[in-house]
Amino acid sequence: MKIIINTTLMVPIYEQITDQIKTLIRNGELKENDNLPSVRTLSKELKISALTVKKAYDNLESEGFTITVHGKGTYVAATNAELLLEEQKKELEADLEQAIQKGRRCGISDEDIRSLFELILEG
Amino acid sequence: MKIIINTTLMVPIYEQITDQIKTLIRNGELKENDNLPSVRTLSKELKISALTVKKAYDNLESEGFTITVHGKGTYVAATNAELLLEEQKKELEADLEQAIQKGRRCGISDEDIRSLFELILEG
Amino acid sequence: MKIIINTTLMVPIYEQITDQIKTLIRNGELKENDNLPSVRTLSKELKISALTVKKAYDNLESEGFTITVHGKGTYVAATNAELLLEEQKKELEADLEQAIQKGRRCGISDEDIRSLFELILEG
Amino acid sequence: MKIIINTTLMVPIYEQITDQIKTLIRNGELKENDNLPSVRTLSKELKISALTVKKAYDNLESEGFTITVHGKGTYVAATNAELLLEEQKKELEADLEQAIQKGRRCGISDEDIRSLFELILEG
DNA sequence: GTGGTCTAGACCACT
DNA sequence: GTGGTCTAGACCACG
Repeated sequence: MKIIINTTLMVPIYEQITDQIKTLIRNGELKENDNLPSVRTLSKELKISALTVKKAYDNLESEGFTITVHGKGTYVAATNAELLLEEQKKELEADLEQAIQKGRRCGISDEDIRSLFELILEG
Repeated sequence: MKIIINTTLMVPIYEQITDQIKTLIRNGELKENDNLPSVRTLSKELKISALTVKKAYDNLESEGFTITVHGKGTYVAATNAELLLEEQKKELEADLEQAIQKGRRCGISDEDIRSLFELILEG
Repeated sequence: MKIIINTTLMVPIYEQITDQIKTLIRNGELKENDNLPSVRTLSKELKISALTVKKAYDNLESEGFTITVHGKGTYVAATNAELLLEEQKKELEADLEQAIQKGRRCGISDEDIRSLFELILEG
Repeated sequence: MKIIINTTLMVPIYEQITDQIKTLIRNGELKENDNLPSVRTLSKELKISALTVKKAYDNLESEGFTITVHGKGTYVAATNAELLLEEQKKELEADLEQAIQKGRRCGISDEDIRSLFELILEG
């Protein structure tokens, strides 16, 4: 399982982990009942604290994406790819909305915002 | 001077202040050597902590938009509206790019990202 | 605010905290918009790690009982005492069910279980 | 010997084993000097780790219910069924008391606690 | 081996 | 001052 951590981002490490695991699940690279790497294993692999990985796993479980069995490990729960996609889209929507509102607060015209957006998307 | 604070946003208050003052400067509503309201005045007006206003003013000064004279007040520095607009656009560009990249990391298609964007912009 | 920690119990400290705060909220001893003690303050008062208090507060927020404002503090959210009572009853139900099932596994008759229960309740 | 494991319960597997063996002893289905199945045999039969069975047997021995002879096996010790029943009742009593106290701490009335209890027992 | 809890302290962002 | 994140390491319970 490939997780990439970018410590320069202002995104918490545990969130980067949950985001990427959610995507792995949605893409079918992690399937129901698959065993996630143990907290310790992943923490060593990523060279981060075990607690940080645990927090990521805790969040995944509380959102229903995984099931943790004490003494055994963490497993991918039954999933609904559709539902997951919708959730991720909502996150994206929130991010985009925040950026747009900020641009407007700065007095940038919607037309300019759209131009920038298209520039980046096509770029 | 009209500043609007929205505490429900996930944008820090001090950033909302600097953004709006930058825009006032760019629009010419605040001109070179204009006197910004004092930290205490603005903090009372906005019903927020004076430290928050001070942080906003500090940032404005460190970015060269204002000049603070000890014991007198804070004044608008000589500015180049064109340059300022460009800078604000760059910030927006960074925000949009980050959102787009996150969406792509989640496996959302460019077409879907664009749809969401248009939905929000038109909405 | 009075929180009592019992480290001899096998109940996690953070759960003892969340349980007691929920009850304070339900009993009206903590009302909407009341400010909970800061993470550090409570941790010093209870002589436990700040992280443990934070975990308790995090859980309270994720269950909707409190609202946390960065840099300001943690506040009691609008509550529904009815709903909260129902939830606590469900917890009690789970505990009782577990005890009963264990008794049955040990071959103790329902009549004996009921006798014991009444003895304790009346006692 | 029939042991039933329920992994969905929140009761540790080793405790389910010890509980049931204690009951078998109390009911006379296991008598003094009877040979318990070997750790490996039982672990295969129940499809669980041998370490888990060993932990159950260790607990039984430390509580005086069995005697383990190195290289030979585990045998039922001399027992007093009456005494055993009393002990199991005491455990149940402790569990029920803890549940009741928790309910009371949450401000649930004794009447409500009793209703819940009866509901589960009859259920 | 696994996860669950807790500690003591660090650094950062926000008010 | 506040909360937010992360670390390095400890001890416990479960398998």
